[in-house]
Amino acid sequence: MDEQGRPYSGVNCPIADALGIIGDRWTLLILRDAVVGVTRFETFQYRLGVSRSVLTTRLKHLIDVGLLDRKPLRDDGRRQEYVLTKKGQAILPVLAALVEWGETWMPQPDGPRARLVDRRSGDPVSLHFCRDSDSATVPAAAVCLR
Amino acid sequence: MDEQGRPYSGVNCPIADALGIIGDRWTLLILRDAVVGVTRFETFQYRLGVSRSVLTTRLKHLIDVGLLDRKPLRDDGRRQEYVLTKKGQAILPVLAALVEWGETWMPQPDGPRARLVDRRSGDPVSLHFCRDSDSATVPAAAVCLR
DNA sequence: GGCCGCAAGTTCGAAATTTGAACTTTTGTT
DNA sequence: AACAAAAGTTCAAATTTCGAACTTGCGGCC
Repeated sequence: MDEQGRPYSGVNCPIADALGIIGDRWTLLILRDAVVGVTRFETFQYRLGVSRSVLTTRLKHLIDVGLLDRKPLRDDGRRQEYVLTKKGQAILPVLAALVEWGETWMPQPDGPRARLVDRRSGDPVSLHFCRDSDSATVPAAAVCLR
Repeated sequence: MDEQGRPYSGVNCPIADALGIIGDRWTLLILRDAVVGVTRFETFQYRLGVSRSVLTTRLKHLIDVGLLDRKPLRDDGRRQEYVLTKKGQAILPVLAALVEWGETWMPQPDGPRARLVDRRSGDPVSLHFCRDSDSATVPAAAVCLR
């Protein structure tokens, strides 16, 4: 009953903090669906195939930690609407990095299944490391994590 | 006994593929340690506090899927060395996105605990979405996932 | 060689988590 | 009122993780 059961005792780092919230088998997939516009319990459940009890727990946790808001729909009190908060939307780069890694290193024969585009123009975009001082692109191989 | 037990049946997307490999409670933390230079079993175990059996399973899986190589150390046959492959190194943007999200949305009072720097200059770097056509930076809010 | 110690990995019972499927509740529709 | 849909709960069975002790292989040392 300890909410998500993921204290990572003894690990003190922002990655561990983040994984404490989104580092279980389902949460990132829930967020992925939320990012592409899913808002309803039944839709998450159908698309992911996760058990209802786990989905309930995960959604509740995401609300508790401020990544989702839940609102009953005005015009139909039976339905709930789960929508991303700013904090939840900010997870997009994580999803983007996973998409790029997945497409690069586990490509499917049928071609890319997901892509990142500029909402306005529809132009494809991708993630890059940029030097803060002058915005120049830095190759990933030249970046190190401290 | 189905290796990692994470087929995400019915989900077909590169994020799910990626999470099938790195989407459990420990694997990304193992990779984080590997990225900062940890190479030995005992060091991973001590730093993470994960159980030895789980660590063994995860390392084996990471080798099977090509993110790590294992080599017995030349000069001491008792020791193994776990080193990232290209595919494993390519996980850096995922870690970087997690670091940025964690530092931004779950900051610690003591200030930042991790940062990304250009290995040469030591200048801080960060992740940005860039339009492929002209390399212009695109704000995350204007990026959508399809 | 024989003895000691370390790194890596295995084993196994107990505890925690996830699953699947049925069931309950609340609200809208006809 | 009868029926249906959406969200959520319950609970037993299956799976996973933990913890701690145990095994194995190799090197150092006398």
